[in-house]
Amino acid sequence: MSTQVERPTGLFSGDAFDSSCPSRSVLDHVTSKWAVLVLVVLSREDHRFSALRRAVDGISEKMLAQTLRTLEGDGFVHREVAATTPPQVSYGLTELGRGVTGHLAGLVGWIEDRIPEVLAARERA
Amino acid sequence: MSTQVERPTGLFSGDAFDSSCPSRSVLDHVTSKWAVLVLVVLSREDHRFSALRRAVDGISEKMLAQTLRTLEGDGFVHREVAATTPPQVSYGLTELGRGVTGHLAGLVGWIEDRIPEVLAARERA
DNA sequence: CAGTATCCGTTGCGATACTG
DNA sequence: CAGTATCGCAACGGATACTG
Repeated sequence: MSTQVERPTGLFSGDAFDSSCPSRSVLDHVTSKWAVLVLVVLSREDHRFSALRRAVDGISEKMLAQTLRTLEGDGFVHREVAATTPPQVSYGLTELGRGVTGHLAGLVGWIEDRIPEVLAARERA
Repeated sequence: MSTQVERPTGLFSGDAFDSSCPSRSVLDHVTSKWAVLVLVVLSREDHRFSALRRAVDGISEKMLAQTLRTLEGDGFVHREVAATTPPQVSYGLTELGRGVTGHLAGLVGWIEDRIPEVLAARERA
């Protein structure tokens, strides 16, 4: 029992958050470059593929498709196909998806608020 | 004025969050593979370089150094050198860093809680 | 201890083209 | 519209070696 904890409580080394833990992969999926933006956009309302592509500035079709499949695989995004011609596919958040996205939206909002301070820090650096 | 909003309120396309906006780069830095983990570890207590390396399972020296420099550049992490021999360098969060990390920790905690549900979704997929 | 530098395989990701 | 397939470069990131 050292007073200085060299070995943390157990989340990041040798326990729940070590590199082999599934939490890591979920975290990676959810915080990936595009997933954050896609999730936050979807939290506002369901979107069709093309609308999503336009809403997330700069994303390619390939990355959008890939991101959506990953998110769907983890149960965050729900895909719904309407049997019309031409077929309309719409994406939305699942209950689980709304959960993560709540945290993500908080993060994104915070960053927007504090951008000036970060920019100021960059000046100094 | 369409009832279906094709053009979102303005955060993700043509406004604050478009691809050229600095918010994007801050978001990318903060949500990068290792930054999330480093920040959450630092939120518990200050760490020396080696302790940090041990606490974040799987990180290489290179990526730890690189992550710390980026985070320091954005004003989230504070580096302190003690003039001893051998020199001891310790890293901690700045006020700004504690702000983002609050959101990050919430996200990480949520994921840990809900891992079973995500795993179940993966089974089905 | 606290890093930096170099090498180099792996992956991310955009561009382009094609399908139902 | 809603994707999939293939290519190819650039960045990511690990291993190793070297420095103050």
